[in-house]
Order: sequence, then structure tokens, then C-alpha cells
Amino acid sequence: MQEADTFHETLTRLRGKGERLTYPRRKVLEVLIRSGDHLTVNDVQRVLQQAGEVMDTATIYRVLQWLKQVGLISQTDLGGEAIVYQVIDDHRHHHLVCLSCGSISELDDRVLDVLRRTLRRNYDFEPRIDHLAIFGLCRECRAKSHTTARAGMTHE
Amino acid sequence: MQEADTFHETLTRLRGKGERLTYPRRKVLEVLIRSGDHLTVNDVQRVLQQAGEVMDTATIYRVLQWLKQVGLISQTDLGGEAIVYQVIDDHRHHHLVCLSCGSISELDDRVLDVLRRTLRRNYDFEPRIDHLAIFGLCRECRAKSHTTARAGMTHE
DNA sequence: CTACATGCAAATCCTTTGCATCCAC
DNA sequence: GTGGATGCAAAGGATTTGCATGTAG
Repeated sequence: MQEADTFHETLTRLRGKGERLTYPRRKVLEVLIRSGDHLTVNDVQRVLQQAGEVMDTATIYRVLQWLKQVGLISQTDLGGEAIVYQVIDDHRHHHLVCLSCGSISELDDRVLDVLRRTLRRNYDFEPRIDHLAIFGLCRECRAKSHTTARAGMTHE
Repeated sequence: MQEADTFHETLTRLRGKGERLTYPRRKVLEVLIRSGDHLTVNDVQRVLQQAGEVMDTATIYRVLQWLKQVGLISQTDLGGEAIVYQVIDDHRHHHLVCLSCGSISELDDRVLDVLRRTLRRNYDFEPRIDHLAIFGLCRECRAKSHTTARAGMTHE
């Protein structure tokens, strides 16, 4: 696996940039890379705890802000409890969130390329769509809604 | 103007559906329709106050939840202080939010039609993109960033 | 009349901040 | 050694909830 490589390369690159590599920073980054998934501050804290690491919430927030600033992670509001963070990797993807059942599925990034081009060309806007959440009805709930007319449209 | 008509038609339709039309519900809906803009809970409360109406925050939240449930308004997180609400009208539009200066410009809804079709066809997902916020760099900040290398990438 | 909405206050929960201490460089 | 990061505690701000009361249907 190249996971470890990615991690160390990243650390080296950051050091080169003159960034301070503290213990919390390395740990949080490691958690995010290993998971590869979108995590809330709480998730990160829980994972660390399970590994025997106790880390203050405020520290995690600050580390995440830093990671975002140096461009390693993206921040998104999936409409859930809290904001989620995830590493910006090559396999960039987005999410389809079902308004009815809450299920979340992945959306390939390339689907957005058309939109990006339009925004650049027609709006003079340089989009940074690192992590998008699109709400709607998933296949199953879509089927249900045909019969049940209108059901739980509550969520988000 | 058909504003008033829209308002009364809506009330009639809701009554027909068996929804309870209380004073707060009518007032909040009126504010949103008259504004036509995206408002936070605080905005709604302020507008009401300026009209001499005192309304509890909790009530406004509950009314907004209800309005969302009956499909009259949409809810979006523009990355600001709080969530914004707005009536779902025919002139549906979205927002381009600049990560650097925070400026917000409009995006015509039709730009998203291609994406909608793709989602329906390839993902079996029925999107409800009522109000989308896309982050990135506006024309001006885009120009600046060419010279200044990297500036305030902080926001959201 | 009765179910449901409102008002009030208190609670929750996510996120930020002040400040003394600590540590990476 | 020193500026910046951390830990702790406390504040801040948006949103929710419990409960008694009011009111639309």
C-alpha cells in the first residue's frame, strides 16, 4: 500500500514549506488519511481515543483548520449533525444524500466537469468544488414516493 | 403585482391540505415571499420586529421547519453564520460564493440541468437541487490570486 | 372540545477563544 | 530561546426541547 508513503511524503513536503509538525497534527492527518472517508471532529476524536490518544476538541478543530489552509483536506456540510472533513485525494468524489432515508452514495468527480467549464466560461468564476453534497431521492425512496405520494421530506 | 395573489393562493391551498394556518405561520411566510431573498432565522425575526411583530425564535424555527415540510421553502447553508431559507419560486437560482472576499453572485438554475439529467440517468437519483451554493474564486479575486500566489483561502 | 401550535426558558450541541504552559525549530 | 501550538475551561451562537397555555378547526 502506498498509504504510508503518502503520509510521509506529505510530512516532508509540509516541513519544506516551513510548517510546524506537531504531534497532534501528525496524528489527525494520519487518521484522515487512513480513513479516507469524511469524518466529523467527533469522529476524529473517537478514532484517536480508540487508539489510546486523548486529544482536546479545540486542538482538533485548530488542526483541521490548519490542514484545510495548507490544502490537504476539504470541509463540507452534508446537512448532518456537524461538518465533515476529508483528505483531498486523487479519487475525488462527492455525495448524493437521500432526503428521505438519509442514505449517502458516492458521485464521481468527473460528472462535475461540465459544470466547472460552464462556470469558468460563462461566469468568470473559478470553482473549488472539492466536496459537494447533492440532496434528492435515492432509487429506493424514489420508488416508494410514487406509491406513498409524499412521505418524510423532513431531513435537511 | 401578483405577490399578494401568490400569498393568498398559497394559504388557500394549505388550508385545503388540512394544514393549520396560524398567525405566526402566515406572518413568516409573508416575510419570505415579500423578500424573495434568502433569509436567516434572525433576518426573519428582525423584519418582523421592524413591523412591530414580536415573535419567539423557537416559533420561527418551528414555522420554518413546517414551511420546508410542506414544500414552500428551501433551506441552504451558504457557509455563513446561519442557515438561510427562501421561497421556492419560478425564478429559481443558486449562488456562487467567493472563498476569498465572500461576495455572492447568482447562478441561473438552467446551468444545472445537464447535471440533473446525468444524475437521473446514471445514478438513478432524483435530485432536488433547490438552492445550491458553489464555492470558488470570483473574477476579481481570481485575478488577484495570480499575483499574490495564495491569499485568504480560509473561509469555509 | 381537542389536537396541535405557541411562548418562555432552559438545555444541547457545535465551534471558537483567552490564557498559561509547552514544544518544534 | 522564542514564536507558535496545545490543553483547559469557559464563552458564544445556532438550534432544539419540555411544558404550561392558547387557539384553529
